Amino acid sequence: MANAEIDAIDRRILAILQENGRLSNQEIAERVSLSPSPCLRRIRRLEESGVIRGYVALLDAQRLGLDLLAYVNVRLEKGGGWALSPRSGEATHADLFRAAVQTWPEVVACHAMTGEMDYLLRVQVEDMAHFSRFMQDHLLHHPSVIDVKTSFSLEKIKETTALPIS
Amino acid sequence: MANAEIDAIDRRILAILQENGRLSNQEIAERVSLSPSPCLRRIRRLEESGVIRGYVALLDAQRLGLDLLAYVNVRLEKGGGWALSPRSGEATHADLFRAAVQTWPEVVACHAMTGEMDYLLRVQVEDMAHFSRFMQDHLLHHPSVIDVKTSFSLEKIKETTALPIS
DNA sequence: CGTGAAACATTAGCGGC
DNA sequence: GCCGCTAATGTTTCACG
Repeated sequence: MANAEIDAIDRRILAILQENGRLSNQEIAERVSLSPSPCLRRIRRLEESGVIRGYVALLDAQRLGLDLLAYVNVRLEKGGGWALSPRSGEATHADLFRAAVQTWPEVVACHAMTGEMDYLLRVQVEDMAHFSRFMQDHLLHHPSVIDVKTSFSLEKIKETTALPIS
Repeated sequence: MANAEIDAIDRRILAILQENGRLSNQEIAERVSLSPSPCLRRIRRLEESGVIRGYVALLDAQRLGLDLLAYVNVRLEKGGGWALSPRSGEATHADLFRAAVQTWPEVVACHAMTGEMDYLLRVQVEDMAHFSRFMQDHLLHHPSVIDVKTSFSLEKIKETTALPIS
């Protein structure tokens, strides 16, 4: 669990794995000029220390009928939301909103942001009808939400899960 | 290559793989109540049809020293950029900008967007000093860029590569 | 860090529903 | 067409030098 140092070979292993997470250990070992055993030990260490968060398959949203990607800026009420949940004296508007976000599957990402708006949501849905329903039924209906500003993605210019580790 | 239909079992396989891309075929087969052979055949078909775009390892940005995440809205000059590359009579400002984006490793995502601004960039860097350098040396220096508006991520509320396929 | 052997997973071919 | 069995191949993983 202790965060051991990450040397140049570790970096190369990470760079390979974040492009192709299914290469065999043998293949990776070869590319970084190591034999399979020490290579696997490094990978396991990186996994257990949390540098490697996990392995996933990336799917094609359009081929699954998810043709609409929206970025939604959200501004919240300031202060606590006590009027809404009188018994939980601790719950703020932010707490309520964050909990709600976790339950909405359309929201694939949400960040608290600097600037005029408080949150930036990435929303992935089938089409405009579904987006409209999501806004009406969930986002605009949420008692903590004051204001929203939406932009839609016209074209994906670049999109990678690989971090810049050179 | 022909887009065969995606049935309920395919969906379950996809849902499993986009959460954990390293489960063995045996394990997946068991979870969807199939024997390994047809399960593997389905997975291969999904890979070859492009529904599964690939497999990657997800890394922890903070543990790699990438502590700053910014979303940068960019507005471009309208019209062609002929003055800049007199020989390529076809290159517009948009073309030039998109090509440049591909060469900047800090930009992990870029979408053409509706609304006041033309592009939304997701920029991942070590710290504010690096961000400042990126802006000065690349983004603000680019001849097609008119205006930028940046917001910084204060906190990651939710972040998943898994698409909502229920 | 490297070697070797056991355990495990993937994969292709064939028969049956 | 799609499923499931079996057998061969390749890979991961561990103990040890």
